[in-house]
Amino acid sequence: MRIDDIELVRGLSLFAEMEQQNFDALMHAAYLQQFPPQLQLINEGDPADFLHVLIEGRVELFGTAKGRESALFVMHPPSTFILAAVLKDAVHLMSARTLATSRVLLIPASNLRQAFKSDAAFAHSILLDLADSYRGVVKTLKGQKLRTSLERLANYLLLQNDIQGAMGRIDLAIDKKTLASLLGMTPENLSRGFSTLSAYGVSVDGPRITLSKLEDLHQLAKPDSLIDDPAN
Amino acid sequence: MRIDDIELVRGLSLFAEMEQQNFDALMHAAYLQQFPPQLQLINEGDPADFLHVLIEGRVELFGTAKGRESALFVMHPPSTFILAAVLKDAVHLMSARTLATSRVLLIPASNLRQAFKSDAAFAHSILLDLADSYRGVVKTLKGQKLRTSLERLANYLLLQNDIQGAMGRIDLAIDKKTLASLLGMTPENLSRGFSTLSAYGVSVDGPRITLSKLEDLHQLAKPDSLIDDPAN
DNA sequence: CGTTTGGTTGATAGGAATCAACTTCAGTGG
DNA sequence: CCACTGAAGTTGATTCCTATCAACCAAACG
Repeated sequence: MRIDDIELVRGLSLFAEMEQQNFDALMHAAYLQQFPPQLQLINEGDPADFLHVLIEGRVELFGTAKGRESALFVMHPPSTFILAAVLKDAVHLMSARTLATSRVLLIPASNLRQAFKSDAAFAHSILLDLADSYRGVVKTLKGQKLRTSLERLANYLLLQNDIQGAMGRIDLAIDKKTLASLLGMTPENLSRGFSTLSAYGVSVDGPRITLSKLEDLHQLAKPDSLIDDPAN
Repeated sequence: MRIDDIELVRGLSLFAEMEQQNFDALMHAAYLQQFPPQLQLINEGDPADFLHVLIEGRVELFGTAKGRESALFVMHPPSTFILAAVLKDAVHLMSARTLATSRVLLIPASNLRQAFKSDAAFAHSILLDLADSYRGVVKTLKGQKLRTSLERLANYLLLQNDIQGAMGRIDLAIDKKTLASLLGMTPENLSRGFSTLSAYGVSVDGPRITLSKLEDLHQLAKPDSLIDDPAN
């Protein structure tokens, strides 16, 4: 494992407060692996053996049932995922696949649980991380139950705009099929959503999107800080 | 606070492992209050000042946006809610109201955070409780994105049947309007859902429901342990 | 009683999925 | 170099699911 990767991990809020010796032990037990795109890392229903830390790339968490599939979250580095399953020593509720070439740090569940027991600061960080995750799902659920798909799309664009520097220009980090699934719609519907939004200054050129009437788009989307604000 | 209430709280997995002295301190700082039905306990956006422990009654957690409202969870005693917001010292993402006369134990957030810092076993319990909550939301989200409303209804009935003794007879603990909202549908649609399910042996008499063709209902619902099984 | 509240039923409209065809474009291989 | 191929995305037509609007019913309650 490279020095700067270790520093990256160390910089994650989850690990930042940990005692050095515990951190070292954890890193010693961990594996850093690189995966090609579209590789399934996790199959829902399988036991959670490793905490995953996404160092580089992009990972989709998705759920399946009755032959259907839906994207639930898209993880961007650096971040951890499937923390809850590992802590509970339970099976995965979500599957995961890479969307791009990705480097993932795999920390054995037993080591994680041990570190968590012996390091109060680490336990505290885990708790905050999990609380953030929890609130993230709640926000997603609210968006899903309280908004139409067009509103979800509009809010997604506005949020991306903020994240990407509020220049009125954004690049979709994920392909449209995945975006559609993430927003709870079909690819066809997403496409129609974009054309509906052209009246609100949204123009699409492949993965490049420009927002020329932010006021109008705001008006339509009516962003809600309790759904869209990542700081909450 | 009555002795048996204290014992009830002590019996919650969240508090069971706590050191006695810390538990006593926490209980000493807490308030037990009784609320009438339909009283709003929490307004989303407000700061989370108290951890709520539902001792008796029924509480609905719901979200609002753009004038719409949707039930997200219905809490049954004994259970805690809004743990994440309290831990993070953040604002509430969900509102809460009583559905019935309810007794709720209110534990000041600062005391909770302090107890959590000084009691490792308690921290561990909190973590597991939060992990459970997290997985609960994920399951709800999966149900919402992967199922039709009729499937959600069918699975809800099957789950209630299991919980209530698998006698093929269940009592709705919440009124149909709230149930509709919880399942992500309108009251009208819920009513139609029930009549559609009559072909699957579901008959409704007010809050009393009988399931006479469990096989058929199963066939339709196709329960998924990664969505419906509370043990996961 | 009349009135309210919760629930049902019917008619209609709207949102979203599905099915199908077509375009574009990148990658492949002759 | 250029025809193939396949993936991604778009567009159109249609169906299906769900919400909305409206009327109605019945039990509950003052």
